[in-house]
Amino acid sequence: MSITEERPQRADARRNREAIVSAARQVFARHGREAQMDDVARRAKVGVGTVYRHFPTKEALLAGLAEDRFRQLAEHAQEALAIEDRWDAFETFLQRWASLQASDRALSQVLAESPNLMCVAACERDDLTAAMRTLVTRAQAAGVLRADVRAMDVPMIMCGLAREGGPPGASWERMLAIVLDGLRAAASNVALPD
Amino acid sequence: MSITEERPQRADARRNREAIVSAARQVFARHGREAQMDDVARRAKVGVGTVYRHFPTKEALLAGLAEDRFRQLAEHAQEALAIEDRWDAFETFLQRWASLQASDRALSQVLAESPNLMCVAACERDDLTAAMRTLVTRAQAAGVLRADVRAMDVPMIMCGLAREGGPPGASWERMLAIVLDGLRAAASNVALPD
DNA sequence: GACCATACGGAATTGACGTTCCGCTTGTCA
DNA sequence: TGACAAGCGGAACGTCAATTCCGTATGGTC
Repeated sequence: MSITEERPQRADARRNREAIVSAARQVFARHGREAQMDDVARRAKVGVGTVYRHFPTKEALLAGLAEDRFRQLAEHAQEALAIEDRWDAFETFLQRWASLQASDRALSQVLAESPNLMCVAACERDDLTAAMRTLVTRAQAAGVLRADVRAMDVPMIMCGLAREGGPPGASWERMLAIVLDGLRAAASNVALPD
Repeated sequence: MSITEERPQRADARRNREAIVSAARQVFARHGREAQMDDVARRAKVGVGTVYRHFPTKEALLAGLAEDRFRQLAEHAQEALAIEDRWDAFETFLQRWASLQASDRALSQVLAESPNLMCVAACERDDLTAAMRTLVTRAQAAGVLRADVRAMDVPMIMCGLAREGGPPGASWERMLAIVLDGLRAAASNVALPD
């Protein structure tokens, strides 16, 4: 398995790869997965061939970026875990997640189009899953989060947020605030189906 | 402007048009906007050319179907207006809307990808807009709906629902239940931003 | 039943993109 | 500084799906 020897790359190659990743981040964040490989290449000031030398397919490039995002998510979850107040911890995590999505159209699209990709990703990053689970159960134990939400409801909820280009005045902040109120433990809560 | 004289169509043309619309409904509902014109033609037992005789572009065909859906939405809103209990009226409308979306992948996609198309559509159907507004203000007057939601939050909310192919056990019903609890007037509500 | 405008079918065209290929360039190392 | 592998650019290619075109078929009308 350790046959994947890291042969030293040429300096320009390393530089280009970085430029490509950075360009891809921008382009896909702005235009979503519709963005074209040529756009990425142009922004990176590189030929398309070079992009393909570093990432065998568009899918691979997107996957690389997605992986980054999930890593970030996992970090945010970790940080939230350190927050004393349990509701606050939970809320902060959702807030960060939402704002991450709001800033990256490709991410929202991926999540919106196939939320179960989220599941796959989550499985591969069990640090993320574990952290979410802890955030949820802790908040529930403290009686601040309704008892009938499940950790895996969280990704589902987030999929529905941060839709780009909504009607004027429609912001994910409002939507999130509503959802958070729905998640808070309250006497008026109606039991969730299923 | 009344130059749009309705010349009587040939019988087979009328029959075909109907077949095309019906086929399109099925195909787009199942496969979303990715579905191909050839699929529509095949299911309608008609050549592609015929599809294009009736609808100049794929976009036009989709728009026709969307219009239908919005008409249905408006009807549902009308019916909800007749419900005595004001919370019930509001909830019923959202429920129907969500289930409509759940049954039509193309509809969800359209709403998810460009919620502001929703706005345009809503403007053209001011019966829908008006009904939504009434449902909201009535429920607020009765003190059962939080006072800081706006009528136009409703479409935004619905855009986030009915995502197809979610993680196992993730249903729009759960999501809707959470949102509804968040919309209910309650002492624990945190004021919405904006 | 003959005529012809209307309508049809589906092969061909077009355009958009992802991906490949190959001759040229440039780091790296002796 | 010269050799050469690693890396590059971007034109060319292949595919896939929307759209067009045109020869043929058919409903309506006399």
